[in-house]
Amino acid sequence: MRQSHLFLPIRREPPKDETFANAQLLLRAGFADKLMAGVFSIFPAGLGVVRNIEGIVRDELQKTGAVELAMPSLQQPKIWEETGRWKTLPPEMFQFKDRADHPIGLAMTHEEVVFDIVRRNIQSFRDLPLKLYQFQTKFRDEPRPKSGLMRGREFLMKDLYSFHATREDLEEYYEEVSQAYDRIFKRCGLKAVRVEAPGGIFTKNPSHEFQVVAEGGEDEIALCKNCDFAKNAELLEKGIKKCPQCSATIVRHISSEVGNIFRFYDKYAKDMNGYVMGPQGENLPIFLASYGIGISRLMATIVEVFHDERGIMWPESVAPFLVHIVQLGDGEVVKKEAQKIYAALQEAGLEVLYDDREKSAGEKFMEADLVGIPWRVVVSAKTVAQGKVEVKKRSEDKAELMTIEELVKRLKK
RNA sequence: CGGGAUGUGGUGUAAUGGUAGCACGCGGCCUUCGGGAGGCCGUAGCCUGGGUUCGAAUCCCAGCAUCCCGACCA
Repeated sequence: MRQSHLFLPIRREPPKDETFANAQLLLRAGFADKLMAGVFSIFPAGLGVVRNIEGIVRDELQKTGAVELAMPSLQQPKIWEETGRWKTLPPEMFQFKDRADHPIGLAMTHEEVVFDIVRRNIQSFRDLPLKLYQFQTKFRDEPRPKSGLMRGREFLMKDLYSFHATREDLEEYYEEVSQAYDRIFKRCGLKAVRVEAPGGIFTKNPSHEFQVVAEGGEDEIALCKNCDFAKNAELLEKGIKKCPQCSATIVRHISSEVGNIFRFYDKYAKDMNGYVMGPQGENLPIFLASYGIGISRLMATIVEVFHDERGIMWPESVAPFLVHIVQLGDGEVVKKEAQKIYAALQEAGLEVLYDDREKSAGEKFMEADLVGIPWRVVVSAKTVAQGKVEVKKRSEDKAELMTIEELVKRLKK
């Protein structure tokens, strides 16, 4: 991608209203734009990150046997009334009327819809287990959207729902997804810990959330300095300072909830009359569990964790591009060489952003640091004279001169 | 929903109740070209509506918007 073609509007200064690193940097670097409180556009580079995160999530969920589908955001009260949530969800659920004066709700989650789909489309325990997920925009009329992209009224979410013939099968899959989540967050470069969640309005069964220590987060977790003890600080007994497992010091950290998983067991089967035929011809309740990952919040969390005073430092796994070619000067020789390298890297199957714009060197370097692509390759009169390019990692200070062949080799691994 | 703060060109900011200014950006021309380059010319603004006043960006009221703290939070 030539930078002159990419819509990457970079701002010199952070928007005055944004105080959180994720919002300041994503808006400054041209990854996102705010329309109103808690509602953001994702620009091309940001969408590249989103797609990469989705790719990781998709990959790991497919390994568990889950399949992707797409469900509607517009929903009618009928199914929501079966669980009573049409009345209990507002004001957080957006509800309005269509032109025929029929009430409509904007989906903030999909348990009802997905359960309805499944109960109408399977008849036998042989059709179970079934694992369905989607990536979708969710709508929640939050009392206070805040912290940049961390808590929005409209946001991207991956929601997975699993259906089982038995409680044991559900438990087993619940743990399997939990491990998939561990791998997902790890692949995104994050250290997530699974903790028990404080009770929500949707289930009384213990649910779990995945928390990442990050400055812009809205939660607080207590971590043991020594062992793997981790707990949501809300659930920590007051005044506790020593780890219950090893009596080492407990430290509280601001954290971001990037995922959560819930077991509903047969609640939905009962509420929504969802049964299948069992092996003895009996009626078996369909057991349900659900699993969410806030994709846009995950992106924001990654920025909170991976940035310095100069800008973002994307982990390679989610970076919108792997390499940033920075062409200095617009002399014909340099231009030709930069284009040659651009072509060579693309040929090698690498994601490349080529800064072909006519700007001063200093400005290009500042912007490259802000945008945060993992590898920077400088092409200038100097490098051309030596028959090499200058290669530098965003996360390191030292630069290295190498040939194009060496560069490709380095990036390929 | 309670509390606090703030609304001035595209962005960031100034202006005792008395001519809206600066920087960056953007457009043009020229010189530059390895860490936000320089010169010249140009471009663009007081959140909305009331009120006070000879006169309001400035004071008052209402509304709208954004942010922060809290409450809330699949």
